[in-house]
Amino acid sequence: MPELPEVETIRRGLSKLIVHQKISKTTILCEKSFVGESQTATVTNLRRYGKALIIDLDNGKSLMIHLRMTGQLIFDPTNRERFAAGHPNENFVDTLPNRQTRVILELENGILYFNDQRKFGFIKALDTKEVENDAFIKKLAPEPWSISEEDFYNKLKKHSKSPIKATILDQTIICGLGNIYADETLFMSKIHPMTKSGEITREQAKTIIKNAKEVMEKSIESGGSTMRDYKKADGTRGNYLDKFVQVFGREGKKCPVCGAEIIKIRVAGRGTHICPTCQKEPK
DNA sequence: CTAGGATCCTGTCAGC
DNA sequence: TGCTGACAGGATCCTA
Repeated sequence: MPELPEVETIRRGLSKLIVHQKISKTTILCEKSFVGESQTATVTNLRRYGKALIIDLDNGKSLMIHLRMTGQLIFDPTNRERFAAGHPNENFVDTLPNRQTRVILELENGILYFNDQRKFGFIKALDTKEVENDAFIKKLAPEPWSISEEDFYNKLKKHSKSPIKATILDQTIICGLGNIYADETLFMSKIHPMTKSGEITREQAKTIIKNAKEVMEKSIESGGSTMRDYKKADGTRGNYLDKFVQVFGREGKKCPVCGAEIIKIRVAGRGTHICPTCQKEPK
């Protein structure tokens, strides 16, 4: 799914479109995709905690949205170009609703579709004052921009037997990274993903934080994964990852740093992309 | 307590 | 063509 940069891209894009707009009707096409009571109220603000998006309403309620692996938010304004972001696939440009549409929110100025192929994502209605007490939100660690090097290093020591990739994917240790940015961060840091977290030095911990910020900032600046990148002007399909990715999904291609062949391995149950020359295997 | 694997679900792709 | 298993930008649950 969308990782932190994609959710931030959605937050920025949707903010311009739906703040001050009233949700007049909610259609739930898949029960498990919507938790709690549907709301009829006006959007006041959009916030983000790691990969979770919060839509605050003027009736004391909020909609918490987690896209997980395949979630997307697609806003079809009346008389304007569509804004689509999240997991990039044909739904961005498809006629909606379609069979992957799970929830439809009708606003004054357009329709917001929540599409989710695998149904792992959800929209959850809760009291605005309870957002920060939500079990998931509450245990999130700080994002790379605010985490302290000391805090991060100590957590690595606590999970010393786990491979570093598994550790940085854990949102209660450092928040925001997913499979793509974890691979990119470790590549930039020249650290093999199988390295035991306990073997990571203070200097390396600092480097990981710095590179996580750098790659995610670059992604946010490039506009994340939206319809604009997905559908090129000539009608062909683009890949927004090309704008900043160095190893993810590039197995068989050359490492941009040393020219060696990038390989794909399996770490912590996830497909993992490395340069075997730049990222030395731990002993 | 941590670590690792299975699990939720739909769809696509490689291999036979 | 049809079948099978592997895998997928996430997080939780279960077991050892």
